[in-house]
Amino acid sequence: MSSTRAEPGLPFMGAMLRMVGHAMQQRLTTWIEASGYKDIQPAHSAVIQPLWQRPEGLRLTELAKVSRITKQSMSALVSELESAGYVTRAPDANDARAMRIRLTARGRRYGTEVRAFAQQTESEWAEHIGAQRVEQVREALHILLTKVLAEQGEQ
Amino acid sequence: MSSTRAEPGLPFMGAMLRMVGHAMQQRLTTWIEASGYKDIQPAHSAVIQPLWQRPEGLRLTELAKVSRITKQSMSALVSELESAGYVTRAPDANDARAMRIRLTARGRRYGTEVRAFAQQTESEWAEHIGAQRVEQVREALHILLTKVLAEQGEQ
DNA sequence: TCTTTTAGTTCGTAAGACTGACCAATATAG
DNA sequence: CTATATTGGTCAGTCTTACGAACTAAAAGA
Repeated sequence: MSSTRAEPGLPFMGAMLRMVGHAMQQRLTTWIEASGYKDIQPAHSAVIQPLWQRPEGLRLTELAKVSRITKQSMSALVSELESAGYVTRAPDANDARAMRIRLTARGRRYGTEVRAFAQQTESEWAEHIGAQRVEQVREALHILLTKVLAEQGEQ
Repeated sequence: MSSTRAEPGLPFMGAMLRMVGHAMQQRLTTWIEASGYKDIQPAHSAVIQPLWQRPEGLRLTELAKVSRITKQSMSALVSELESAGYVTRAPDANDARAMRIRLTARGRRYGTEVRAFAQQTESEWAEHIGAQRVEQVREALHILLTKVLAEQGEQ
């Protein structure tokens, strides 16, 4: 029966997840600056990515839910991207309270580039840990997000 | 040849890493409050964990390096924990510039509890994604941190 | 119709981390 | 053995990302 706890000295997953996430964010910051997107920040991915190939757009609350942040935070991110011309905020035809957020041409262009960067990063990782292991991690994270950590934040 | 890019719609690993890390942090915050550690915050793990079972202590710079934050940030964390009585800062006998950071009895007590919490969390995850996959993820993250993301932040 | 829920906004605040500038002690090169 | 470079830490200021409370307006339900 091997325990779930690894050899002593190996940090817990929680700690490693945070560190890798943090490192990734720095990497993204560097790339964004190098690419000349002066008005974009890593956090804006929480808006850009879910809108990818969704011409009909998403509501603010939907965006907040999939990106797992509060609607207040999402509202701020969207406002920034709106001023900078990456997304539009238009009233929803079916619900006068709601707003539909959509990518502009500029937003799609940025999306294309940042996704290429993300994909390239994953390929690099695959060189080190193997494509198979990348896939395992991806699946594991996805299950954790949808099944295990789903209830968290639901009210 | 299966591509490293998963089915369209599955978020990139970077995004998922950040979300899982974020969810973990919230979970930890909740636990810390429930456990009555009023003067502790999730970020303090970056100090407590590396000091675990190191009676000789570590230097501030070493701590900063293993936790991958700047020495300034680490200095602030240590100061907070010092005031609250979880660690001590003592001049290093071999180097008059350096400080050795050590856990106090209180720090060790907290360490024991938070590690138990972390371990329990991993066990929960193992129930959902399987102990084997937990191990795979742990290994993958460790390799990423030591091999792939190591150069980042060096200097 | 009255009440509750849902969608979003505004305002204020906190956590966590970074950069730049600096001092003091130790190594290293001539 | 001095002059210089490097290393260990601190101080001060700032930025990014996020949260909560309180509120308005529209929609749904009883």
